[in-house]
Parts: sequence; C-alpha cells; structure tokens
Amino acid sequence: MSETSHKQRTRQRILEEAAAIMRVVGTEGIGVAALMKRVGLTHGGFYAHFSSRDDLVAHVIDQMFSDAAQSLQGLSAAGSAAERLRMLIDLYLSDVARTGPQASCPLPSLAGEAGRLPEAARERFDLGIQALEELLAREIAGLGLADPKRQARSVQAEMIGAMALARAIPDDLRAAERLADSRLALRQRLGIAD
Amino acid sequence: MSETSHKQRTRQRILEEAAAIMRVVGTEGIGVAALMKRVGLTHGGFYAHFSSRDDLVAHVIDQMFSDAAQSLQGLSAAGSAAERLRMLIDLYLSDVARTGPQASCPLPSLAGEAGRLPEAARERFDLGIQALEELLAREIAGLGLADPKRQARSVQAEMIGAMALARAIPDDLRAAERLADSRLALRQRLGIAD
DNA sequence: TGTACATCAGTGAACGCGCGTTCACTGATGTAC
DNA sequence: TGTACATCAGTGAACGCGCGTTCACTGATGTAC
Repeated sequence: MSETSHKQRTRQRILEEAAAIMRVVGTEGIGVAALMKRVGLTHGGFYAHFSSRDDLVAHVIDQMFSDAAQSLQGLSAAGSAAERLRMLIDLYLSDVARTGPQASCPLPSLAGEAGRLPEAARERFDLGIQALEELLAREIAGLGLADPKRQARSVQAEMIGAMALARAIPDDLRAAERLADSRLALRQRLGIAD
Repeated sequence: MSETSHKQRTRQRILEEAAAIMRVVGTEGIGVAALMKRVGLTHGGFYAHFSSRDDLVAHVIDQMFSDAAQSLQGLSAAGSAAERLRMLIDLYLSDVARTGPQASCPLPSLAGEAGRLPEAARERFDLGIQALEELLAREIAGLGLADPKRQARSVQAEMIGAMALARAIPDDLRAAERLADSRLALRQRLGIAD
C-alpha cells in the first residue's frame, strides 16, 4: 500500500488535467464528460472525487496557483534581487508561457471572469493575486526602491495585462513583440536593465 | 417615416443591451432568451435581427468599442498632450468604470476570453486593441518621449491589467486602491504627475 | 498456498434542464383606391 | 375621409442537443481464514 492511494492519485490526475485545460479555455470551457474522457475515465466516476463541478473549479484554482508557485520555486535561490526580478519577469512573460500554458500563472486568462466565478473559487483567486503581489513587493523592496508595495501592484498589473493582450492577438509575431516590449519596459522602470 | 426605421432602432436596442451585459458577464454570460427579455421582446424575434448568436457577439464587440471610443470623444479637444493623457488615464481607470461598466472599454473583461471567441469577433477585438494602442502612441508622442509605440503598449498593458485585477478583487476598498495605485504609477512613469 | 468474501473505484444508462434555433402564426402599421 | 389589403416586426410553442448530476451495477483488489 502506497502513501498516496490509487484514488488520491486519480483525483490529482483529474485536477491537473482540468488545470491545464481551464488555463487555456477558461473555467467554463470544458464539461465534466469531456474532462473525464481526457483523463481516460467515464463521467460518472467524477462524483467520487468532487461533490460538484463548482467544487472542482475551486480546487482547480488552487491547483493552478500551486503549479505556478512551483514553477517559480527555483527562482528563490538565485543571486541578487535584481537578478531574481529579471528572471521572474522573463519567465512570467515568456513566449513559452504565452503559447503553452502548462504551468503558467492563471491570472491573465482568468482575471476577466474572476468576478463571475462561484464564491469559493473567487476567494482562492484573490489569495493568488495577493501571493504574487507580495512576492513582487518583497523583491522590489530588495532593490531599495521607494514604495515597493505600490510598485509591485503596478508591475503586476502590467505583467497580467501584457500576457492577456498577447494571448488575444491573433498574429503570432505581434503577440511575441508585445511580450518583449513589456519585458523591456518593466526592466527599465525598475532600473534593472543590465 | 424616420431615417432610421423601427426595425433598425430595435436592432440597436438589442446591441446596446447586449454590450452592457456582456461587458460585465462576458460574451457567454447571457443567453438569447434572457437578452431579449431584457429588451422587452420574446426570443423568437431575435433572428429577424441577427443570423445567429455568434453573429450578435461579433457585432457586440464592435458596439463596445464604438461606445468606448465615443466616451473618449470629448477628450480630443482638451489642452496639452499631458492634460489629455491624465484625463484618459483617470477616465479609463476610474471607479465608475470599475463598478458601472456601461460604456467602459471591453478589453479588461474580455481579453482573457478573446482567444476563444468566434473568428469574426476575434478579429474585431484585435482592431480594438490596435485602435487604443495607436491613440495612446499619438498622445505619448505628443509628450516628446522616446519610443512612443513601445511606451504605449506598456501603458496599455498596465491599464488593462489594473482594471481586470481590480474587478477580480472582492474587497471594494482594495479594488479601488489598486486603480489609484496604477493611475499614480502611470502618471509618474510618463512624467505627467502635476 | 488456496478459497470466500468485502470493499470500493469506476461504468454507463438515464434524468431534468436550459440552451440556440425554427416556424406557423398574429396584429399593428401604412399604402391604395 | 373611409374601407380593403399587403407588409412584416414580433410572438410563443416546439425541436434537438449537450450539460451537470444520479444511481444501480461491475469487476478488480486485497484481506480473512
């Protein structure tokens, strides 16, 4: 018998598949049946793992944020605050994150619909907003800039807006250019353009 | 007989009602029957005005952008480029726009789902992105700043991200603070804080 | 080691419901004489 | 001015469909003896 039971592992597979899909198509972009088929199961079994579709969505939001947090994990070790911020910006606004959103931050694609999410999901979403805000504020404080909290919120707004816009632009080249523009603009206004 | 026929006026009423609603709940947030009821008609009559729901959505995107353009119309007359930009930022990121999105820009709430919109709607959305980008670039060029196009894209990203995030935050006070933060940050980095 | 049985993750048919769409009809409006 | 008729915006019942959810059942797994 393993620590994590077969059932727990199945639940996790459902969550990860749902997170990957909903990051692209939104929380209403896929149904229970289609999701379970992707996992390789039938739709009836879904309710052995989640009490309702809304319950799934709430947990998926959590999953997305912990995926994103994990992909930023390696960062904390790097050298100076400036280096860490440059890496964070380049990672967050990378073309990989734009086109293959496997573990990218859910904020850009879901912020617009957050207000209409079920209550539980909305609260978790808000926690995710605050977590990123605090992470940014900590690093910006490390740069010695004035008013790091305000700066962090402004930077967060640009990062999220830039990614949302880039994904909305049909032309691939212009979309990529957008991200490059914001990567540069952010470095410049934080004074960390090397 | 008036210039605009009764039918044309009805069509316009449907479009305006749909634009107001979809700005808040997204393009998939309301059905044909509920929309027509809001207009004071029955759902069957819808197809005398639009060939399908997707057809409506495409025209609604247009409607949203021309509403937003109209609400920025008065701006073009004002004094210096700096004054016009300050007014634009304050209008775009106002609390009125956040809470009562009657004629506010559709970009913040719809950017996240733009990639999944039907083709026609997606293209019109892209035109709206470019129109705002060019408006901003023109004004920023008027300030005499270097690389106004790149600056404009960066500013646009922050404006859209700030509004999307503010709408996603459940706490009213924190949401309003977000907007105020970005209004100030934008003025500062454009060098137009009076 | 081998058999009997309990457990329970997963199956798949069935449900009620709301959706987008169709269509035969109604009844107010405005023109023709 | 008054009547007869055509037009057509809007009505509302009906459709097929996919959704979230339920539930009686299956069959593989692992424990008891």
